[in-house]
Amino acid sequence: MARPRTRTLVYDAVLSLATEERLGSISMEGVAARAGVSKQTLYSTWPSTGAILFDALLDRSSSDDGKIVVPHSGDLAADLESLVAATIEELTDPTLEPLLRAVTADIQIDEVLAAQYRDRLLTPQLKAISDRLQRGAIEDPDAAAELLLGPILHRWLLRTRAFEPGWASAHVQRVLRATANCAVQVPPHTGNQ
Amino acid sequence: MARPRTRTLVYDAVLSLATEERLGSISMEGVAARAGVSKQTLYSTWPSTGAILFDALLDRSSSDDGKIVVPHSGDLAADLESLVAATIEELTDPTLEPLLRAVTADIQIDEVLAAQYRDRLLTPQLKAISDRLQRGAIEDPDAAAELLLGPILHRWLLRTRAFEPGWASAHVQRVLRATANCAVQVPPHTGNQ
Amino acid sequence: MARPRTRTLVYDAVLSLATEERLGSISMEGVAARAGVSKQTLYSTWPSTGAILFDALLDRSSSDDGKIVVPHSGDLAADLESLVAATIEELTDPTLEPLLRAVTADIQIDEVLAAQYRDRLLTPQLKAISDRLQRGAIEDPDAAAELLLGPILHRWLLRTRAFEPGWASAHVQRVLRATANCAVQVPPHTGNQ
Amino acid sequence: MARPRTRTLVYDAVLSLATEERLGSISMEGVAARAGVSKQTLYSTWPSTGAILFDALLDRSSSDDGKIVVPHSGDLAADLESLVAATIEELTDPTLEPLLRAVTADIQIDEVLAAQYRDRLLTPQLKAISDRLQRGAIEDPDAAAELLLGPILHRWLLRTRAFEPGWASAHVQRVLRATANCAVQVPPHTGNQ
DNA sequence: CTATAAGCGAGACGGTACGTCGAGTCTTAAT
DNA sequence: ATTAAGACTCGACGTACCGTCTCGCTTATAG
Repeated sequence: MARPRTRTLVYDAVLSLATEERLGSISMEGVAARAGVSKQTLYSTWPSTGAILFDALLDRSSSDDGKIVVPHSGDLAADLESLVAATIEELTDPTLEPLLRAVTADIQIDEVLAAQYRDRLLTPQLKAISDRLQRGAIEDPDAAAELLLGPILHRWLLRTRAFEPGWASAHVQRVLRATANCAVQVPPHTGNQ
Repeated sequence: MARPRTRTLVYDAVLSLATEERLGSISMEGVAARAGVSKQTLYSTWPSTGAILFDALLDRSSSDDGKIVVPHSGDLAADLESLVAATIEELTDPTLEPLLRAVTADIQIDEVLAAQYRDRLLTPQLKAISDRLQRGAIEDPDAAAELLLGPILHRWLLRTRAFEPGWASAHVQRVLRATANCAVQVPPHTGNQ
Repeated sequence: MARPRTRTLVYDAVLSLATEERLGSISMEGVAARAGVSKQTLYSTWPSTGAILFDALLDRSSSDDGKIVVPHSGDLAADLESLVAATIEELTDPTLEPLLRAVTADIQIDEVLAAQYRDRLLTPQLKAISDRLQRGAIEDPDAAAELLLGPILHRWLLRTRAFEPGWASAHVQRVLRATANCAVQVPPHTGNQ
Repeated sequence: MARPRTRTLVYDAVLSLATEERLGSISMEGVAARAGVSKQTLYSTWPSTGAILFDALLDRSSSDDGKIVVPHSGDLAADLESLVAATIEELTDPTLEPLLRAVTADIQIDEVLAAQYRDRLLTPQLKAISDRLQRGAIEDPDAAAELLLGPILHRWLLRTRAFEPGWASAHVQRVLRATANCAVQVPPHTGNQ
């Protein structure tokens, strides 16, 4: 509904606020003030701050630079490793982390937002990874994709542990071993190097 | 600080509200009213609704019935399967789910709460699983514990997919294959049935 | 800032409360509730109950009926007597007395309010009396005005004594004798009849 | 009820608070804290801060130094002038003024306190002045006493004007002229010098 | 050109909740 | 037996946002 010019102002406002402010404190009023836009204008397009954050995130990820693409060289393990690294990078990027956390918090509370988030960001992302795995002759690519992302998000969302250097590589090995034909694709497990 | 009698009233209040109300709408004022306790009493013990929820959760999980124990029969795979089943049960229990989601949302925003949650609930839980795995001759039990829980929470937190029947069993197989000595412990993977 | 409609609601509310309630118990919250107006609306226009009371008083006194005018017939003594009577009437009017006392109490505490009260109500009142006295050939009209009002407010504010019938007349005589050219204007004092 | 030791602590506390703090902010809690006494101890002796202030004032004025005595040399005008000067001194004493204002504010609201204040402080004071006047052959000494004090308190309570130097003397002249046998006691008024 | 309408800023408004302060009561423990 | 210490309920404080609303000011298309 809002004009492109207005949308840009709002996205910029909400992104800067998400970075500066304490995390729970993003408010419609604050966004309106920062964007130099009236509250009514906000409400005529978005029902909540969560919705604005989400749209801002979508806008960012549909622009060229904000995209995580699944690499496709010949080497499956190397591709997955670089994907994991890029994901971790994004999750811990000081600009993005607050945004992603805010949206994740909203998802717990707002089912509509959760559905949009799932359909427009998460499912495509899982699909892309799954496709890459299938082309790598992994037999159950969907499960493998979940095995790959699950532990990463477990650490990040529940804040149980930071990502140690070297972990990504070991993690990819484990995932491949879990779902590949054991004897052929990966050498038997000989301990955590 | 608060007297035991007061704590009980508050825990009951917050638990009942978490079940009845819309998720984001738990407020200090509401809890005080429901508990028949003054706001001042609440604030003198807890800084936020998140903290109350967390304590209520702890209180519940330290009572006999609320505990998830890692089973320890001889059969590792069976034990893990029943653990996974119990975890899923808990996460989707209509009484508990709103509570857990509310706390998870707060964790994204409140780092202090996140640290408490990690130290008093999550780390012990991971440790218990890890111990069971170690006794089952798994070589990297910590990583295996994460592989086990990660995908479960990925589905639950990001609401990507419901838990299909049969999934638990297949998931445990994959985790074991990922970290066990492949040839000996588990038969080679033969496809996603 | 507030719209005229809102102001009216607030003035009515505060006036009715001042009459009904115990005197110290007028609160912003109570006024808001009685006026059917939100607290924020009150605070956006008035900083305290004292300020509301004061504005309500001003509003009342600028309307036609609430005005004390200094009479100006030829007879100075008679004019002053009727002025004194009107003043006493006002101070002991069951509707006005609580209001005036509340404002006077606030004046002791709030210097800003005191300045407004002085400039917008008291000084004009003294000036009006002083003007009447000057036209009556009193040589020090300002001092005479103070001599006239001082004892009235001394009795009322410090609650030392009620106003006996007949006192007004004797009081006016004394004031005139104090400041008039003694021999000509007033007969020598011959005791308190 | 309270022990003398406690009373002293409380009086000191309330006097120091009345001087330091903003005027309306004296609270039972604050006094208790400052006096190092529990709230219960306060409540068992005084019903309000006003009552404490009042008792503290009484205590002070019954000690030797805090007393205003009406002087009694042969010269009535001189005696009254020095009395007026002493009164003004007291009312504007930076230590006393806040106390007196606080009590005066309370009097507007609390009738019980008003009665005590009247009977134990104001009436005796008026009586003492009236006595002095009577001995000076003033025919209506009560009225004269009110004429004397009224304008002083009018200025002070309503904050209409500061006390100019020279005013006390002129004021006393006017009061004497108002109530004395004009021809004998005072020269005719010849203008406001 | 104008008028008619839509988008918009500004901000008043009735609300709910915030987090804090103080009142006044009551219970517990120590002196 | 008096006191301190302080937990407790209650009510008000003053603030922040909520979501709705009305008011004018642009601006851009339709008469």
